[in-house]
Amino acid sequence: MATAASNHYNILTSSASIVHSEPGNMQQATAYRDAQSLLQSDYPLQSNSHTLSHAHQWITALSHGEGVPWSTSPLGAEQDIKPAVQSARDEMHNSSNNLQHQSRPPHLVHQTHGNHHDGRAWRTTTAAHIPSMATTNGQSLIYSQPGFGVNGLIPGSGQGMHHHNLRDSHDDHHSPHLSEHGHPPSQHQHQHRPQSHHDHSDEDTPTSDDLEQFAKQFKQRRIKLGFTQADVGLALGTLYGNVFSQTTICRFEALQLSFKNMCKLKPLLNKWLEEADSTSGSPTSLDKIAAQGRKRKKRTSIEVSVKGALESHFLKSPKPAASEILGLADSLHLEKEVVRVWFCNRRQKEKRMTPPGGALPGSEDVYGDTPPHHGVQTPVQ
DNA sequence: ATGCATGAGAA
DNA sequence: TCTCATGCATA
Repeated sequence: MATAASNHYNILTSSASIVHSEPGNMQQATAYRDAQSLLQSDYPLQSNSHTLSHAHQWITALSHGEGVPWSTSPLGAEQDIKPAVQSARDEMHNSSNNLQHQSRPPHLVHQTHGNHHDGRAWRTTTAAHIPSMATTNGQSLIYSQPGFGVNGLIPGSGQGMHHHNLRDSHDDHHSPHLSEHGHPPSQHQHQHRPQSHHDHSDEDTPTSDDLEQFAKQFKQRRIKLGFTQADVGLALGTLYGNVFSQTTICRFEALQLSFKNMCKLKPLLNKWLEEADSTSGSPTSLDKIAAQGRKRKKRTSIEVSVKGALESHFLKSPKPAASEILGLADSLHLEKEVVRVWFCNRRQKEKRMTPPGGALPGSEDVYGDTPPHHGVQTPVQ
């Protein structure tokens, strides 16, 4: 397996003899969304009948979301180097943007050990409703603001001219325009999961269906408008100060983020959408943020066979103890850190809205939390 | 589109 | 140390 330079990362990533031999994973991934219900991804999962409507924990996760650190979010410019100077900006975010209706549920169901059942099946087969706002633009009630420099909106190209960067200066915020409905700011007492709410798309806590639907629609509009996922990410930065990568936008569209995260991003993207199609045609700019300046460890490529081994262990113990990790790392000839991270990522994956495979009924709460998640969902694209 | 990684915050 | 949000790098 050849990892990159071992211990000390910071060195130039150069020399790594990565032998990665990943088969066609690329498609495999895509596949699992479609076929997830059929086959459990590639690993030897215990056969089981996927429990489809099970408890999910997104909400769970959502619950403890009081201290959501978005404020701490990296400002676009410095992805790895987080300065500690975001205070001013943070506040502004919080006050003006994010928190608009992001009050979260007070109760917490805790995701970590304890209860996780919030019996909510995310995504109850939503056949196909891309209702209301669909492609029509009846949705955009744009509150066109004159002085609202829409910066990051320029399809494709991007870089044009930049002018005011209103990351910090956005004077006002706008009135609540939240999509289609008026929206009562907060009406959440402690609803565990916004299940069958009504069809409000956003506001407090959208349902999984809402999110799915929004994501779908979002993607559609985005494409129609000629923006790439990366464009959107940058635009969010110019518009609201929070830059996101192509990765994040992609994951949002594919519902591969945690429920909580989806909820957090939705309002931003929604707003972008409105701006985007309201100002479609106007010039904009992109301040390309030249990130970088950090040495990142070269990505370790884990061989398939090794992955299989890891997966097996994961099924047995999703949360291996340090010693266990060490042993594993040792036997697999990987760095301990790599193994540790692998498990972390694996667990995270388990928590996404669109899980890779079916959950295993039997091994659900192995770790005390982690509910199964399943979600059969419509293929994204 | 996704795998491995980083880092802040919470345990 | 784990979780969680996020992204570089890569397939």
